[in-house]
Amino acid sequence: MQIYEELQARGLIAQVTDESLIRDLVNNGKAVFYIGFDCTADSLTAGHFMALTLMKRLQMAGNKPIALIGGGTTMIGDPSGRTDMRKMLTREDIEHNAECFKRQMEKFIEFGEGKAQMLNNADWLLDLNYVDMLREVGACFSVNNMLRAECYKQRMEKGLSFLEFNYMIMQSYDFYYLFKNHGCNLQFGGDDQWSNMLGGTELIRRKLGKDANAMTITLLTDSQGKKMGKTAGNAVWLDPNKTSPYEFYQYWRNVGDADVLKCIRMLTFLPIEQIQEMDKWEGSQLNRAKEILAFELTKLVHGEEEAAKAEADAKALFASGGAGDAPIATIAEADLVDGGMDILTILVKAGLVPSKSEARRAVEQGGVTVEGEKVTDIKTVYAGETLKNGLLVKRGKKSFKKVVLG
RNA sequence: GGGGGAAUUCCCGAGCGGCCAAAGGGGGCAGACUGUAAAUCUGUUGUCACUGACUUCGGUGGUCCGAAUCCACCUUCCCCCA
Repeated sequence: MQIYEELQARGLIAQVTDESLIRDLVNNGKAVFYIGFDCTADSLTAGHFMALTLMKRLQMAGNKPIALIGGGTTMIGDPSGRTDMRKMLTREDIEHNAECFKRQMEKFIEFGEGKAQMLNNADWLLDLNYVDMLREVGACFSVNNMLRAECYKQRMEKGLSFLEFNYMIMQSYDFYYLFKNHGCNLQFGGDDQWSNMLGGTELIRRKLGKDANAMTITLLTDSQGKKMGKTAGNAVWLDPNKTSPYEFYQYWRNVGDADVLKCIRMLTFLPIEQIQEMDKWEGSQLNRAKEILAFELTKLVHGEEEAAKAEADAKALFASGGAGDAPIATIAEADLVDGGMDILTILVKAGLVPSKSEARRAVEQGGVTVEGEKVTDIKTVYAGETLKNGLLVKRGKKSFKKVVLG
């Protein structure tokens, strides 16, 4: 099976400009393709991860990837798929984020001579002259068409600033620039980028009279159509300091039955044949599939060692009720009152709850366990002596910490 | 430039002088049931010294015994006309 067919089999391909042409380019290692990453935060997310795996898959098939960091486009902010305007970031923030992105990507994709390239569109976008730009590029765009573009539709009701309206032009210019200067003939991106990407192929056609192509990746959504890679509105980060390997593992360990196989297919590098075999699993057997998914992804992002650790911890906690290497929370001796500490304070200090009010509720609702014993009284106090040896504090089924005096 | 409307707690959205920490829904959290799933049911969802106190309803000032609610100015957004 060749790469294009594999991508299809994995359900990764959403839309393409010219199927047979792209198939030919990609299968024969002739594609020089780019994927853009706007640096809106200081870490990549699970959402970006799929784009990175795609890059890797294509690279393994002999194609040349260009990872484009959006130091310039982030100054504008992509309105696609958003109902409100993004927070404007300062130039310093963007540069910092770009630096973080760069470091994370390097762990995952090989850059260098003859390998993948990393570019930053700040290098050509930030110095553009407004009037020149309008004459050279602006003339090629029809406002009528732009307004019809899917990416602006939602915003036509809620309001779209002129700043954001220009995003499509910036992204199109990127493609044009890369086509001209780096021989980039293909652009990949999330399906929500489709209209922005078409803007680029159109600009290249108008300016250079040549054809460039675009292909979008299916967005990873759950069975209810919601974007995956988020918990309670927060992204699942690739940076271990923002989302610990354990939490990362747990996120995938907890996906719904209906979504496991889809995730395995789209995100892991397991052979298709093996995945097809797993496709027959049902019921509680899917739990095994979830373990595989969680392990594979944690391994890809954080390394085999961390993945094994996250798995062992999870097994220890859920299977036997004890905890292997529970994350440790240290409590300062100085915070003790009369040589002890009450359960509410412990919960807050351990970071298991954000406030004492929530700690109180958690205990009152029977959601707090210390060393396997349910805590029923919010006034329960633990002596400094007991804390010295460490106490396993659980809040709900899934969050727990080893609290140690130190 | 002219006219009209809007800003409420994580989100949507009620409230239009005291009975408002603010209805309802979504989401979150916890409990039951399970397979660390889904569905369902229950509780909970500003903070703290928790049967009480304190801080919240775009911002700043004001009226009033008392303001999310009234007034003035400011900010942002939407709609209509140009």
